[in-house]
Amino acid sequence: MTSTLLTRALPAYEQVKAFIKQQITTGVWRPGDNVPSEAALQQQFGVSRMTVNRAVKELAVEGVVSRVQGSGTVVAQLHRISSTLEIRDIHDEILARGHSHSTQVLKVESLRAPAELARTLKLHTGAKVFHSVLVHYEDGVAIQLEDRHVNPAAVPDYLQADFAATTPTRYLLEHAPLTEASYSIEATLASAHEAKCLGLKRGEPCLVMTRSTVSGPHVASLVRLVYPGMRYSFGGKFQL
Amino acid sequence: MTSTLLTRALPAYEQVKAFIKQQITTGVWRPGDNVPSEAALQQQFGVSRMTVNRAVKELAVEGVVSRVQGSGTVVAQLHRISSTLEIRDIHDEILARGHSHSTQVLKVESLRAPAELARTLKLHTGAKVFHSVLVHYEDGVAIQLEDRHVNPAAVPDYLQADFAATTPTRYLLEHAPLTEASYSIEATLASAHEAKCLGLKRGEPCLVMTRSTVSGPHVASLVRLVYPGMRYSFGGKFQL
DNA sequence: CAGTGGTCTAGACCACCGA
DNA sequence: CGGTGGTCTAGACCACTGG
Repeated sequence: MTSTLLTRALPAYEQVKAFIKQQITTGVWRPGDNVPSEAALQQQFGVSRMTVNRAVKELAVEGVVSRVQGSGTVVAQLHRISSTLEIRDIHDEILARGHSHSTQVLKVESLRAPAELARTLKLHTGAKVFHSVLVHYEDGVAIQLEDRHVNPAAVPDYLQADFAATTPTRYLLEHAPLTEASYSIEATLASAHEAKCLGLKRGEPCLVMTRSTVSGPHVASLVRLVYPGMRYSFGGKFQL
Repeated sequence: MTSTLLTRALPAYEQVKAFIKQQITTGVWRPGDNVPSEAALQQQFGVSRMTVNRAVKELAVEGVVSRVQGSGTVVAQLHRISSTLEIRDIHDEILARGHSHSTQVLKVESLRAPAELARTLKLHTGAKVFHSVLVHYEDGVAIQLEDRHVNPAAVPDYLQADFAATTPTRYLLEHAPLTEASYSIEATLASAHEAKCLGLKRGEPCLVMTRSTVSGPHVASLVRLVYPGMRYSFGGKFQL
C-alpha cells in the first residue's frame, strides 16, 4: 500500500521518522524487532531511497534504532535516556534566565605547580601556572565558586584579562580554541573556605564539577566549579 | 584549487568535516567567522553538493557551526561543551564496569497519592499509585537508593514483577514504551532514613537525580535516585 | 534580485551479512 | 548468492536572506 504524502507541512524524511517512532511508542514494534528495509519503506512512502536512508540514519544517531550493514535495522534494545548536557558560559546562562550576573575576583596570580596539578596539565612539577579564583552571583546571590588553573603555554596573556568584564570561560574560548574537554560531577560538603566564599554554612552540600580542557597540543585549563546544592541543579530532557 | 581526495580511507563527507574542524581548532576560523558556502566547498573538494551538505549539516547538529537558510554558515559562537549524558539501567552499568550487581528490595506496595505526587503523575489526589524502594549494590557496596512511584494506568502489573531478577528500570522499559523523560541532578544531605539504607553517616553529601518518564498518554513513573556523593560521579567527555 | 541552505530524485557502486 | 545498508552523483525545485 503506497500511502501518499498529502501533508506537505512536514518534509518527507520527517514523516518517515514519525511513522517509525510511532510504531515504537505505541508498542507495535518492540525492542529487538526488525524495522522494514530501506527498499520496503521506499515502496511504502513512495519516496527515493536517499530520503528513507536519511530518516533511518538519523534515528540510528539518536539511538532509537540500531543498524548493521548487511544485516538490517532493529529497534534499539535499551532506550538510553540520552540528553545533551550543555556546559555554557555562566554569564550567558544567567542572562538567559533573565537575571543579572556579577563577579567578584578573589585571586589572580602565578604560582609553581605542585606535583598533581603539574601532572594533570602535563607540565613539570614546579612549572609556572596561572591561577584565578572568582565568585559568580546571580541577582546578587552567590551561585558558583570558580577555582581555575591555566597553562601559560596555551594562554600566555591570561593574567592580563579583566575578569570583571569577561569571564575566564569566555576568555579561554576566545584565546585557546577548544578541541577537547572532559568533566565529572559529584556531591561534596563545602569546605570552610568554600562555604565562606559562597555564603554557606560549613557542611552544606555542594555540586562540584571538575573539568579539564585541551586546546591543540596543550592541556589548557583545569577548573573546579562549586555550586551550592540548594541553589543549583543540572537538568535535561529526552524525547523520542 | 581542487584538492583531490587521495585518501580513500575516509568517506568524502568525513574529509570535508575534518577540514572544517581543523580550520576551527587551529584558530584559522574563529567563532563568528563565515564558513565557505556549499558551492565553494563543492568546488574545493570536487564532490557533489549533497556530500558537502551532509558534512556541514552534521557539524551543525553537533553544534560546531550554525546555519541560517538564506544567510549562510558561521562558526558557532560558544563551543558549548555538549556531551550526551546517558542514563542506563544500573544493572547494565555496573556489569559494564566488570563488577557484580545485587539488589535489596525494601518495599513494594500500593498507596493513595498525596497531592503533590498526584499532580506530577497527572492523577487525582488519593488515586492508587504503586511504590517501590530498592537499594542497589556494586560489589556489595550500596551505591544507589531507588525510590519509585508508578502510575497503575501505564503499568498495571508493576507490583507482580520480581525486582530481584529484573530492575524496575528494565521492567518499565519493557512494559511501558518510553516516549519522553526529564531529569534534574542536585546535591543534598542524606536524610536519616536514606543514610541508613545506604550505610552512610547522617549529613553525608549525596547526588540526587529526580526523573519522570512519559509513556504514551501517561506519566508513567517518578523516581528519586540517591547516590552516595563519595562513591559516585557522573562524567562525560566532549571532542570537537 | 542573486546567493544561500533545505529538501528531494533516480539512478549508481560498494562492503558486508547470512544462507 | 541475494539482500542489506553506506556512500556518492548530477541534477532539480523551493524558501529564505540580504542588499
